Amino acid sequence: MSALILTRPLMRNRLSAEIENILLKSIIKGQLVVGEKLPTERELARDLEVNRSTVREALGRLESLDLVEIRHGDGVYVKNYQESGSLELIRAMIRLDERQRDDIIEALLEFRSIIGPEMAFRAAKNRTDDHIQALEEVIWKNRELSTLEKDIRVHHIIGLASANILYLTLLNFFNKFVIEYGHLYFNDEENVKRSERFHEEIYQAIKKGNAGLARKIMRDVLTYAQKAVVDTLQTGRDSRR
Amino acid sequence: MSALILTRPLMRNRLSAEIENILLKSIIKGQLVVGEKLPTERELARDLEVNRSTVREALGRLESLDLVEIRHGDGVYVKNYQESGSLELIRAMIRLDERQRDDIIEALLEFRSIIGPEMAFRAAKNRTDDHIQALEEVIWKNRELSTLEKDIRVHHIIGLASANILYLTLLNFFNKFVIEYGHLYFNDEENVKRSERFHEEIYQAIKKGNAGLARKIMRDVLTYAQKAVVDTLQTGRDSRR
DNA sequence: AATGGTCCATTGGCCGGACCACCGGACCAA
DNA sequence: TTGGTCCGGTGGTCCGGCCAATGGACCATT
Repeated sequence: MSALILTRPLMRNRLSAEIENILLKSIIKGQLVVGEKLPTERELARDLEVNRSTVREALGRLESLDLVEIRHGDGVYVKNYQESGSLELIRAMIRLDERQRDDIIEALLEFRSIIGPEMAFRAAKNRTDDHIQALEEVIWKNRELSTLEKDIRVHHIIGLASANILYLTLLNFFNKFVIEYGHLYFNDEENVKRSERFHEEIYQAIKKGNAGLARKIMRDVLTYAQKAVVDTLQTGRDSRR
Repeated sequence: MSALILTRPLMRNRLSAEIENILLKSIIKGQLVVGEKLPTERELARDLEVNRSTVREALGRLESLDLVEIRHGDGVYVKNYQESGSLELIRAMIRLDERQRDDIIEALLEFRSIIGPEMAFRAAKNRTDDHIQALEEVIWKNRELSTLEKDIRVHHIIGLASANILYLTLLNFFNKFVIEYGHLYFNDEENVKRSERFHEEIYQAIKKGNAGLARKIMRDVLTYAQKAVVDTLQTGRDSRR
């Protein structure tokens, strides 16, 4: 095993992604006013010196994010992202403006502290034997998994058990951040142990169907994690990036 | 004023949107196994009898939804939407499979009952005078607005006041459903009055900065609405659609 | 046998140019 | 004032082509 750790596979961006980022940035920064009509696809293609197809692919993705509205025969209009922006937008905002990264992470953690406990509550009430077995597999049978990976899977199973697709989807969203910024928490050995204890405790509570207890356990660990990460951010102890 | 009410402006779909729906449906229904490689863009274009550009636009949007992964020089692979699917996917699921519409709406309402109160709590603590003034504008100064429209705006202002971009974004998501299915609630005159009373009560609580009260008021109205809509769905009293 | 280099068919990314579908505004006629 | 017609501009789709990245086959070296 080498000591070299590659966080990402050195991905080159697509040209259309570049254009998407340029426009996204302009919209979020307010350089493009809400309701304003964008330059036509042909103009954008000419100014950016790319093909119109490439511009179209970028605009299509922006429309998926509900940032613009494309009207056939008319033009492309900027929408108010504060009113219509989707969750994915938040990831893009972090990507494009590092300065507000910490604020968003804090908002995220606080939010998760609200959602998680209720998800655990539901999971304890609705879990099936399959969920219990899946938890056992992850927590004890997969010794090669890192605690971070285990943590993501444990939460995912709880999300599945909650039997509410919204919890599951929200969790997917959280997990994308955990993957990216989880080191802020799991770099500390003490936090790792805290999580492992959490896995066993929540497993027991859910297995027993003790919904109230499951909620409490989840609330405790999430508020703990929230505090831990916020402290890390504020003291700037993070070594990476 | 005519008695004719048009719910939607008779929009024709883009071809690329058709293709997007076809593939989306196949993925959600499990007809395309996770990890499987899709036909190449050229094959899809030939089989669907459209241009490759059109296929590409559809695939690009599916990638935005985190439903597929496009690998340059390799192919397009199906992702596990239960692990990576975004919130927008839920809207698509309703659109494509009416049978689970009621289940999703119920999940949505339950979820909102968890989120809303905490958002109101934060809003009461962080609100500025501008928010108060904006609430007054909406609640009393705009007499031509329907109660549904007022309701959306009131929630939006509360979301802004909460000073947590996640609450705001989640709210945007909820609102898209309120616009589409709000009639399930606001068709009943009694519910309309309930909402108007709610607007005044939450306004007072937030103005005073009484966070606990704001949370309670929000919780009461959301659980009430949840119950009301679920009842409507189960008794099938909905007249439209 | 294992490793690393080279080549090549396949696949997605991008291109330029063309035509079609649709919208909005100008203009005209009833 | 109303409704019809026309027309320039814009997004939607198509065509054919070339570029860039990938993965696998094959071969040479160790």
